[in-house]
Amino acid sequence: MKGIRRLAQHLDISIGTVSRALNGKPDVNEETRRRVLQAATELGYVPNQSGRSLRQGTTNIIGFMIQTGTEITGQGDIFFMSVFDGVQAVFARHKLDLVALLCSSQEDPNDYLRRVVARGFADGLILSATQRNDPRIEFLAERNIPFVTLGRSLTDAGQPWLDLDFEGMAQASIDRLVARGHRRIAITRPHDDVNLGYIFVDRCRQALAAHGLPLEEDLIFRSTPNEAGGYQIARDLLALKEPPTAIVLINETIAIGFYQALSEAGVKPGRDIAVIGRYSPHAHFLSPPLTCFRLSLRDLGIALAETLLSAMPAFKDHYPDAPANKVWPMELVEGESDAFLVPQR
Amino acid sequence: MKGIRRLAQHLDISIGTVSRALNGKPDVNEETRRRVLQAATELGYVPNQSGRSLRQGTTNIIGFMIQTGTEITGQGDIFFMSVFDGVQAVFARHKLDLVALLCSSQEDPNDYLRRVVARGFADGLILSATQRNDPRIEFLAERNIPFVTLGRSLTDAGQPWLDLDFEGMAQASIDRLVARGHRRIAITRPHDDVNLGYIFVDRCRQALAAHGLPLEEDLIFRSTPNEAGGYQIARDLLALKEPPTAIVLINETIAIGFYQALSEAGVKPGRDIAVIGRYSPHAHFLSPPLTCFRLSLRDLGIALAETLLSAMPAFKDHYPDAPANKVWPMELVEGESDAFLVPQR
DNA sequence: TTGGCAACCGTAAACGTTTACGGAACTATG
DNA sequence: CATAGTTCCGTAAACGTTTACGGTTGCCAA
Repeated sequence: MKGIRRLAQHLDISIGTVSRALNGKPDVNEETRRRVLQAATELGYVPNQSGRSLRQGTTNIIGFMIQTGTEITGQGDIFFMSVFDGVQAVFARHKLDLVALLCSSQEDPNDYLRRVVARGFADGLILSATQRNDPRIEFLAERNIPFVTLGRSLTDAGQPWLDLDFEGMAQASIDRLVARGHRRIAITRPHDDVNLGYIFVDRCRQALAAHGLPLEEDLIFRSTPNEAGGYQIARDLLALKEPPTAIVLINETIAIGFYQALSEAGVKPGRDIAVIGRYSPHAHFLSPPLTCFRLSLRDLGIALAETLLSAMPAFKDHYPDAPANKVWPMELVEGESDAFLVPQR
Repeated sequence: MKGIRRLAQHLDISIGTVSRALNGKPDVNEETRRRVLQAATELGYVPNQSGRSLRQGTTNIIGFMIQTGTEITGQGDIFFMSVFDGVQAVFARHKLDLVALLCSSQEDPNDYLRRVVARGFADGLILSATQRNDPRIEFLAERNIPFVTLGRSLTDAGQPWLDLDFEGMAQASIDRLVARGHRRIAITRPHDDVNLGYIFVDRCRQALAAHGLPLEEDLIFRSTPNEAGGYQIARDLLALKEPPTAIVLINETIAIGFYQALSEAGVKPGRDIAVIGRYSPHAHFLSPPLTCFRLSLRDLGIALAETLLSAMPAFKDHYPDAPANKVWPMELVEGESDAFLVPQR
């Protein structure tokens, strides 16, 4: 005898009553409820996931889809770990469990998602690495699966999304650098077609134009979002006939490789070139400290969770004013890497 | 009409036959099997996870338990992403899905594990952040849940485990440094009681003793396994009356902070002090390049998967000679950070 | 006493699969 | 032709829950 039956037999009571007692339903004497709860913890009873979700069509699981094999995602060391922690802080209140759905680098993300969804694995989904055009969005929207994406997409099905404020970063960086006399400003973008690259580049171009400056094509550097990518950017940059006097790095970890290649060439950030990047735990431990844009990843996770829940009928009442879409602000942390002032002629 | 019934009705066939056809069972005409398979892909049918696993008591899911909120584990995203990718390469062959079971930093890992297991969530488990004494191991062993741990433990229930070769790293590092004339050698260990700290320290002590050298207590530095921890270590080390001439860093990311604190004090690795550490993607982009111990995380993941499967009755035949326990070797990557030779007196 | 109501509980159906079992149609063998 | 064997398929039970429904008990008022 297993499961709820065992518990019922042990208490000499029907399984229906046991279930009602455990799930906080009415129609059960408070005294028996107490006995059931106690026996449950004593015997270590936990409702079987399959049975429960088969019956009520809900799993109490939220999936956070990420792709393994880091060459692709390029997020910094602890990016997801921090976001997860924030998400869970919210989910814990509703007895929801967060699992990371790991899409292998060998499998197409769309196929993977179809499989997971069709199997009825999760009640809701959080998507990361949102593509500029992302079929996953249409797919989920069609089937009415609650989800939220981390990152905007051109694919618009009215879905909720959160994204980092790359426009704000672009605008502030350009304004700051121009104010310090820079005229030739380089920027970087991811090597693949992830949407943030387009957003960032476009806004940089606008911001420059507002100052009457062009965004020169050979000053837009594509790279893999890792240390090696940053190294390569610096090498390419230094090889130009007329190198830029400033650069804005869009990814977190590329700063390490970028610094190293500069250092090998005797070029010092903050003295010979201005560098602005993204915060990650090592940003302060570069020399000179990196001027960078930071955000609280944990808070971002909290917001993701709240936005998702507000899109789920069962929970929306708890989060009446969670925004369906939000551009998450980043804060400028002043380092010394952008101290370089261009001498005015 | 949904699920398998819909498919059966569409083909004018019984659900039993459909199920048999899909699952590759005998007793089904090859022609009808073909029709079923085709209709399944056409209608996008995927068996419901709950129904299936309720019936056959198996989920085809393997859980990789990790703790979120990295202050504790110190392993970054890239670490797990790479390991995951290796694990999945193996699992894909058996139609097993890997999900990451995310234990919030707010919840006790043992409680979390009990919940997950009791719910019948996964067919097998991979545990990381193994503790020196780890109740999770007893728990899983008692219930006969197949699992493997990444990291040894004093808790021995005959469970399979894989671990990095910290003994080999300790031995090789000490021998190498002693051969270069070092007599005062510092080492680091994690701030918490994770088992690898004990293993590493013990072997360093042995290796030093073999050379007739003591391991001085004030040369063992505890730190959080991140950049800030490495920074603090360097500060403390430089503040000693008689600083060591060499150090072995046990964690990956602490090298960045360590380098920075040295640099601020005008001390250069490889010239003024010998440094040996662990490989991570930035190791080559430090200056000078870090001499470090490296391993293939993807291969480690593959081995983890194979060892786990060899502990599962349903799959053990495929992996007759997967080792139940293995100390995974690390390879020394020569940088320049340990080039410092102690002048002989 | 009778009726009604409230409080509590048991029964059984349902969720979507898999699979043991038996039966029908054919084929081969004697 | 009778029998046995093979191939294929349908039926129904089972997995562990939740929950609609109805039934029993006790109490109170009429």
